[in-house]
Amino acid sequence: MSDEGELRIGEVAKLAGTTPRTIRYYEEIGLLPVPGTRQPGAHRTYAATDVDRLTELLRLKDLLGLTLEELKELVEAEGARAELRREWQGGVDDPVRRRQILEQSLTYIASQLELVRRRRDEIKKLETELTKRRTRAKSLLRDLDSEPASRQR
Amino acid sequence: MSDEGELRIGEVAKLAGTTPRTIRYYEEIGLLPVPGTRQPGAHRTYAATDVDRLTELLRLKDLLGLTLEELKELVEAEGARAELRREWQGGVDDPVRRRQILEQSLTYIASQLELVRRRRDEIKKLETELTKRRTRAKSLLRDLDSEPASRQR
DNA sequence: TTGCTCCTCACGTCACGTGAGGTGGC
DNA sequence: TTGCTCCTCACGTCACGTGAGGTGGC
Repeated sequence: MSDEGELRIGEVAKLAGTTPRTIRYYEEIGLLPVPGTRQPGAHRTYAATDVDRLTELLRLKDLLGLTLEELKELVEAEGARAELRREWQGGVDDPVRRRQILEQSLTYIASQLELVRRRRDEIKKLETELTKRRTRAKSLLRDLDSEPASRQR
Repeated sequence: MSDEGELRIGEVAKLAGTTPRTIRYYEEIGLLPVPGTRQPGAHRTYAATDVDRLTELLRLKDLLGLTLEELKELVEAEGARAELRREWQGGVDDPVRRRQILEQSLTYIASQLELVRRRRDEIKKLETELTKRRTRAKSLLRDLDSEPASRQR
């Protein structure tokens, strides 16, 4: 479903920081759309937007620790959105329709934001704990410096 | 290597938020120590400290997205540290030794902190992008409200 | 024509999940 | 004794990795 077939699978993979095998696998399980119509055995071709999409998917999966099944659900909620965007960019006159599209977007963004913030909080908690441990260790080291021969427990 | 055998594998798993199978697997690949000496076929027994350790491992793996091999490396660097801690709590008189222990700890903590902060930055970047998108969508919605019949592109 | 990347099976691997059949402690 | 959890194989699964053998475009 690429707009223009400019890129090959290896280039897409490199740009998105993954491998051709992963792209084929994602296509196989329906996470990525089948690129255009092609003869069996012929090369897959992609557009720049496909790279963006894949990059985004990998990022969400990696940072949020989602399974491909969860990622698929998230993306299906967005599937509508992607189509709406195209519609949007085609120029939508009806304000009711415009409002629908925007509200869909907001819902999608909100669900992602919730996942991201949950992760952010967990990470921050871990960071805080580590810095505390570091502070403690450093303080003990300073004690050793200032009272080189004494002991305290 | 548990101090006291108070807990069984199922209890440990539940407390750490995982499954017995995972604990056995971690033991199998050498990520967790073999708990005490036991007859083949006998139950594994664990202490409360084992729960803490496992919880910590799962947290690092999950939040940082480490493979078990990477986790093992991180932990081996800490393996020394765990032993040092016991030594420490046993009461170390030699200030040179105390310094060694503390510096080991600091190195270990520093390496973890670096990983955590890298993740934190990626998450924050993602969060920022999402909030920006949300702001844009909200602003477009407001435009629809204030100018219900007009169009701007 | 020579490389290079691509293609499709298909088996391998990592990190477990999930029964199958049996034993052990409140 | 009855449940419950435990045990050890061992095969299944998810998300790819990795050749094996062959075809296609600069």
